[in-house]
Amino acid sequence: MTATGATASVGDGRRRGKVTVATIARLAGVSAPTVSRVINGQAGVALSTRRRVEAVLHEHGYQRGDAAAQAPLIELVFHALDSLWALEIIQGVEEVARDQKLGVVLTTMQGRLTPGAGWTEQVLSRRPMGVIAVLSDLTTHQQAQLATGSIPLVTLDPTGEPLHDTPSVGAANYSGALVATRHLLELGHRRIGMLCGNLKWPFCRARLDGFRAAMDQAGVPVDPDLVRVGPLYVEGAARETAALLRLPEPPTALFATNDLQAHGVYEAAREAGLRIPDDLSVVGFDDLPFTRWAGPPMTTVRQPLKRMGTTAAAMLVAIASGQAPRERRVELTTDLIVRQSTARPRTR
Amino acid sequence: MTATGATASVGDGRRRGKVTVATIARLAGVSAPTVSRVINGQAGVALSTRRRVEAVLHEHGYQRGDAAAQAPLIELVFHALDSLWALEIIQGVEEVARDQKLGVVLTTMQGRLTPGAGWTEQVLSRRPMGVIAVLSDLTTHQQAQLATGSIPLVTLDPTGEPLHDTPSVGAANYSGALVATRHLLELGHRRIGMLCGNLKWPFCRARLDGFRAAMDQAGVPVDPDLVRVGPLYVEGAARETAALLRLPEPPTALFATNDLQAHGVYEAAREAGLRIPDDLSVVGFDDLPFTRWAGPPMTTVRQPLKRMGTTAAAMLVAIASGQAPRERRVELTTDLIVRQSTARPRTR
DNA sequence: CTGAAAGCGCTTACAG
DNA sequence: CTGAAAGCGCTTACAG
Repeated sequence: MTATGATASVGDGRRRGKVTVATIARLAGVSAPTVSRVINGQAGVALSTRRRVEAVLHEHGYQRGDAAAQAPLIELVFHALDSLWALEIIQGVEEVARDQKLGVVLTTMQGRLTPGAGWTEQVLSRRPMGVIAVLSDLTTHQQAQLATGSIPLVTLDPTGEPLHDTPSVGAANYSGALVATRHLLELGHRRIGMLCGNLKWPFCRARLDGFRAAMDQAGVPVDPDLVRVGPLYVEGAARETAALLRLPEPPTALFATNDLQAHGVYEAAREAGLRIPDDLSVVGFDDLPFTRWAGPPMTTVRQPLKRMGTTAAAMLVAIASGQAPRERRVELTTDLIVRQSTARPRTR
Repeated sequence: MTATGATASVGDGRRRGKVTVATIARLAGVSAPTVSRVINGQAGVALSTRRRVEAVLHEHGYQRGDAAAQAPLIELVFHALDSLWALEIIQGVEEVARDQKLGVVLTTMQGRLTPGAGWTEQVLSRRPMGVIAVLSDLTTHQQAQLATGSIPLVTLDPTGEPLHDTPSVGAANYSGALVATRHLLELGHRRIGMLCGNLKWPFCRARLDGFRAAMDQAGVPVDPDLVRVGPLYVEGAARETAALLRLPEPPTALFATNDLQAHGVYEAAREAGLRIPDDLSVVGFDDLPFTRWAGPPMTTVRQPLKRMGTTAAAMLVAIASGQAPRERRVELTTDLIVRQSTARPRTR
């Protein structure tokens, strides 16, 4: 093995030393059909065999010797497709895809954080130019499978632990939250609550931290009772808000982790007979289109969602064409959009 | 040649063309190596031979056959990706695709009604199982190209003239509009206006016709001044509504062709200092999620958008697997959802 | 789960 | 300039 390994690696400075399925098979001590099955993600290969073959494939930088090695496709994977949020990101990716004459294959994971079992196999058999995972992560094994297929990965608002080597795109969540909270403080609010999302998600964590930083800097203590964690949807946020409003000393302002939650605040306020912004100020996050038409129009932090999509797609195209990504992590700026859901607190 | 030609076409009930170098060679009366040389632009082919081979290649849309004959893909083409409307349809298509282990390739046309020049070529080279066109149409030539590639087409809310043979899916637009208008009539409204979309689109036309039918049946004349045609977005509808409200005898109720327009009505009412439903009743169409959280929650006609997506995808799968579609046109039912944007007209 | 054998589509090397 | 034959790399169908 040392001898053949040496021979193979000597030649591969530039010329992709014609590593064929047969070569890999020989080196891994299996037959060509087995290697073929591993490459195409077909079932029916023992896990240990698959691992061994993958290792050899990866080590020798196997490239399909056929033509048609790569399909002009971008894989776009979404945690869920449940808000305009997703639509704007898709538009961004579509824009780059159109320019580059690439097709976009869209997959939703129905709220799961990791693609299902069959997904990687499908992707490998499609041989796309690359994968963009939005608000979702791949398992280590799935990442390894993509790597063996030489399929690059870019994440957008990754969920779990930041992946060591995976380039990612996001927005300036921390500073957006900071500016939003300062806005409420400047209006004179002191009892400010926050509706958080799941804190294992870095973007949720960053928004909470930005909120806390602004409060600390202003010397206003954060009342732990006013910080609630819940799902990023309208209904749950409405329930949390209702609970907050029943407190002996309810908040005069709330900062929500996204616009959907902020809508839940609207709903709870309406049901409690409170008026926004007179009785309660609210700031959202995202600036989805309908925030402009809410009653009253919502003050929110704008995230350049479409541009996040184009950025991720452009990074992917660059990586796929052999360029090293300029940065591992790109954060696009956020802006506070002041509309009519925030005002000075009612003087008591 | 007649004999071989017949043999080829007889067998292809299920298996599609699979035009290989060998096929082209046979049809052009040359050998496979010669075709190979033409394809790869190699020298050493007589000009006349080259021309002949090129003609056959082009005529049969030759694609490199190394890859599989048909890719497990559904092409989903959208007129535009600008509303939750699109997202729900995508979810439906995704659901069927997931079950069938198909990928979904999403294309947007940026508001154009017909895919651009390069689109058909890309689709042909992807060899998908079929195409779903939403709120958009293909040119006759594009349809012919798909037909040559044996790629079936299903339309969802088709735009131009209903295509002779193209199966399509839609909602019960006429009866939905009828029921919505009756609801307003039953509340006591007589000066009812309607915001229309472009009437060359069958679904817009059907909603206007349903409105008229309900008015006629109730013996209430339609005032032509109260029927406005405009884009299906918030802003335009707000302008139209503002104009209607400035009329000497303004409407007491409006029926909008979609929820986005109805939101425009909300906006115009707010700016005119009118309250919904006290001063003006509004009914939308679609029942997008945010209508529930509007201020006040919107009365609207529910379209089963997700189910429209699954229905279109299921039709496509059936057709692709060789079944004749049970019906050419499927219309799913619509339901009036009464919330709080409609009330009796103010007595004067 | 695995491989020997057959097969596929394309290309190359050679003979005429 | 052209084709029969051999070859290449990968995949499929089958047997164990």
